[in-house]
Amino acid sequence: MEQSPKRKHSSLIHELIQGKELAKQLGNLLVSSSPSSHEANELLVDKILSSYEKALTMLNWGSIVGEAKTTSATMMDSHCSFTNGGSPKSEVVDRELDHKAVLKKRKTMPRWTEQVKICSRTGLEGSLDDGYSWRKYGQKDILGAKFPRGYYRCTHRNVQGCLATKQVQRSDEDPTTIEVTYRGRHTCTQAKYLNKAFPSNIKMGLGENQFHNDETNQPIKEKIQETPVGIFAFETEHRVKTEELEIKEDTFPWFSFPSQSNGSENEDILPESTFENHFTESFSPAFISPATSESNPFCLSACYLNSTELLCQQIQTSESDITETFSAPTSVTNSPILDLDIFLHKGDFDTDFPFNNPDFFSSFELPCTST
DNA sequence: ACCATTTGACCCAG
DNA sequence: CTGGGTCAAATGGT
Repeated sequence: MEQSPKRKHSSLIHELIQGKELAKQLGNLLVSSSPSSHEANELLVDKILSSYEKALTMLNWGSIVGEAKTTSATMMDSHCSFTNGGSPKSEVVDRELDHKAVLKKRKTMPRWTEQVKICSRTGLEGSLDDGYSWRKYGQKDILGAKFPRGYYRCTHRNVQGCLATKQVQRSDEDPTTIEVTYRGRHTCTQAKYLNKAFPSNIKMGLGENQFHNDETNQPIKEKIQETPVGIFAFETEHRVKTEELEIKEDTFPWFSFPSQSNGSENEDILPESTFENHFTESFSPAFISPATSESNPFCLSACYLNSTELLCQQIQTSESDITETFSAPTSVTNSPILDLDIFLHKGDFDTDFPFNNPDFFSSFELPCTST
């Protein structure tokens, strides 16, 4: 299938870099044409560039996700601990051992945090959906925190031994921001088939007290399983910041989240070999575990789309309108996501990667074009 | 009936 | 001992 992965990778990188350059040019243009909003323009440019930087980074990150093949010792071990058999008598002992092993594994699991901006004005918020099915297993009041912390684990944990978990907590300083801390990567099948499910599960009019329940993705679970194809999800929220917390070197030595301003680092962390090994897996129709990147592919789209969104925001200063546009269930079929889906499944990034095509973004039904 | 969420209890590392 | 994280029975929704 992958006829020339290396070439595709290079091409993709080329496109990303080109897009980045275009963003720079756009920035220059905006600055020169509207001096009155100089700062705003600069901010816009910064955001766009940041998104591109992230996209590049995520691609690299996601490139490792072909975990089923490459195996992360940590995750595989933990997975096996769930599936191995044993005599009835030793079962209890095994379970205890497994339990301890799991706890130990969890401590060494990669952990990272995403700060997600939600839309508060309209009561809409991003689904915070990262494309996975999560099941809430606990909630705790955290000392010194205004809001409780929600604990979620992968829905398929019992069946497939997927140990991925996440914690969701609303920010004290900015209630419109929540911090999602992921732990471990998905080893379940959804990690292979799912990219980022479309926010069909976006909740409407969520109340404060419901807040911590919003992260469950149950509504999309069936869709994910029914459609083992890449459907890029669109993030209605802004993942304004991604922060690596504890990445064990022995687990993900290459795993890195450069700061948004340090673009130079990206080139260094985009080893061709990494793409060679994993990139095509991530973008093949057999799609992938966004797990770690928990989102590589999806993050790519999110970054690009967010760039567009940011642009529109800058123009319209209306974040909520955009959110509505992309979160309305009825708009799903007309959403850009499908476009992404289509191009993704063409399978040839050399020719179909559309981000350098001006029509690509203009084809989106962004509110900035309809107002 | 099944499944997800809630919530108090429990475990354990610091 | 304390607080974060997890478990599991109870509860609720479909």
